[in-house]
Amino acid sequence: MTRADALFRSSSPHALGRKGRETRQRLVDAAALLLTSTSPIDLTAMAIAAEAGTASATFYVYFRDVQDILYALSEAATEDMLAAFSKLDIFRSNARVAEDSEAFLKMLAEQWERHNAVLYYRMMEADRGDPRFTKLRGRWAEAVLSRFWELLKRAPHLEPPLDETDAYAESIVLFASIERLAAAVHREPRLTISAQRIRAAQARILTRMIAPQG
DNA sequence: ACAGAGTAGTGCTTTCCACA
DNA sequence: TGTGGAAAGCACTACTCTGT
Repeated sequence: MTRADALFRSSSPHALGRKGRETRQRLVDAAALLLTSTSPIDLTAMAIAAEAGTASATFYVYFRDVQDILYALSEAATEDMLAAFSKLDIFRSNARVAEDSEAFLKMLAEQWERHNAVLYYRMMEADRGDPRFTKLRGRWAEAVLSRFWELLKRAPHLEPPLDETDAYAESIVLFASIERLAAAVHREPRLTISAQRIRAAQARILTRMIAPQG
């Protein structure tokens, strides 16, 4: 198995046979399990392979390196988030922003609970400028930003309305603060306010910014 | 006492290749 | 086609030595 083959396989699991798909999935599951107790930075191919009950050589048949398997996990987490967001079908109307914000922030908290280490790693690698992780984060951001943007362009309390660019800029500000806080709430043990109270505050601020009631 | 260079040991990554 | 043993290569760490 050449390095090029491994590269192809890591990004195209469907090209594998049944046994290969099973082994690849075992490695992904093993990595996900190890991430519940190990930092992504300390994760090793040897540990993943051992947890999956296979040799480290086999690991490199399916993944280029540890970052590659972390990317696969990040990709799956992003798909999960996009599906959850799409299922909610929120931020379509300025009249429902308060309810939608609560639903959105609850969903976001659940996603961070489920994919904590992977999402944090995705954020870190995207911040570092890795194009694959940047693109992944961008897909998620774009899905949410586009909804905020549409609502801000026709925010009922803004007269004159924001132009397209300013509406998009404000969408970015809102999204970035929500995303960063979602990460921080899960990793900052010194916070004296409960995650629920912070979420409620975020929902109020979103509502105030996009479509204040009354 | 301290800083920097050199070295050995250790663990991990990566590849090759034989085998099922 | 898929797996894993073996080994080379690499990176990191701890330790020792040397000069200031």
